[in-house]
Amino acid sequence: MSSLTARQKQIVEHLKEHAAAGHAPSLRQLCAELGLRSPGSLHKHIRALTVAGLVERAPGRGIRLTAAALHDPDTLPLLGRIAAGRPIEAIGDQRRIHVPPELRGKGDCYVLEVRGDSMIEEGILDGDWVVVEHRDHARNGELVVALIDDAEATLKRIEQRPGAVILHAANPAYPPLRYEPRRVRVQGVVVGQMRRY
Amino acid sequence: MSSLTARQKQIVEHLKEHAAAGHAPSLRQLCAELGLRSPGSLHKHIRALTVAGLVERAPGRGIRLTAAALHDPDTLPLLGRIAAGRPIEAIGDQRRIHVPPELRGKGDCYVLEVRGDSMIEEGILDGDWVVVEHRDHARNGELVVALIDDAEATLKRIEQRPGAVILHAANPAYPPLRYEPRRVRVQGVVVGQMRRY
DNA sequence: TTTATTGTTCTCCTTTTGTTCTCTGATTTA
DNA sequence: TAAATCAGAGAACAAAAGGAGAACAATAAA
Repeated sequence: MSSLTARQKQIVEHLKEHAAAGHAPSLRQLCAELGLRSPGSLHKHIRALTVAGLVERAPGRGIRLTAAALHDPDTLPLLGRIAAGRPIEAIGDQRRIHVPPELRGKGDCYVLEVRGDSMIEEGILDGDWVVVEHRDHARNGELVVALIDDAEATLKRIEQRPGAVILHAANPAYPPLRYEPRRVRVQGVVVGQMRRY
Repeated sequence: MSSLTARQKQIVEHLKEHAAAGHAPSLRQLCAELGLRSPGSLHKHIRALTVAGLVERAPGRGIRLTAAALHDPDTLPLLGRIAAGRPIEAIGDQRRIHVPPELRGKGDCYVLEVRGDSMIEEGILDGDWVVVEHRDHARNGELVVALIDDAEATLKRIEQRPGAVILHAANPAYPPLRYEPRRVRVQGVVVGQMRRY
């Protein structure tokens, strides 16, 4: 999106209005609305936007933006990958994932991809997506994305006591981990989870 | 629904009004209402909508939309609850659940709510939703909804051999269950899973 | 039976749409 | 200054969509 020309950005913005109304204009219709006189000129821009993944085409079906370009309100950004004991690994291309409203929290949410089997006791497997509500504090018993010593990320149930934060694994066979409160920073609370087979 | 012509969308919208009133208009009646003069022209559109699965025809019974066309295409029906060792319990009111396209199969899909902790080894917990693609056969290794002796439902990985069907639990500590093929009926294949916290 | 209605198929036509091409000018970059 | 990039005009063409009208078989109604 950042490496678009001014004209291309303008076209994307204009197409958003059409998308909001549920329309998919034709080349010549767009030409008229943008003040162009040649469909050939516009076609070059549309082709550029298509290879950039912002526009979807189907022959005879007009021009429509992809979910990625729309910032489709049904989607959330896939921010990165989380593996226990490591920092959250950011993802470059910023894919967006469809998340049903049933799995969304009230506030600002994003999606993390889980790496490794360390959360298996929580029923969260390698490759799963977790939907995280961005928060800096949690209620006891919630499943949180926690950052320990600003270095290790983990997905655990939290118990906050005066003078200590305890992170529980789901499996009672594993002992809970006890930290000083200032070492643990809550990044968000897991409000949903999805898996593809 | 997204790759329809403008005309086709208009026709679907118009048919929704008829559906609400319980009518199923004939071709010529629709022609008049849409301002067309030839039933042949309209027939082309209706045929396109039929192959798209939005329109049902029965000879002499007029034109009516399918259930798929009347529902929100982003949702799937919540058919019932599944608990290991019991028949699938149907749900009366037929709620529909938003299911992201990433979690959907190609064919006909529905959602089941999982009851109990019997699938916990698969990372499927009590209360989870599984997205199931309706199929009557599966490939080895797939996670299937299987009906045993037409009575017990279960969610297991399937292995089909000549003369035997083996259902594996994820936990190797539990022995796989071996059945005669005719006792096991595949109802569908799990293609996705969702959880709310 | 006759009559009307309905669904279907066919050919012909017009309009719309997407695409490619060349040419021109402006702006930026090396 | 020369080259590259962006933007646009205009012409031309192929494909697709949309529609008209005629014709015909099957069915339902009179």
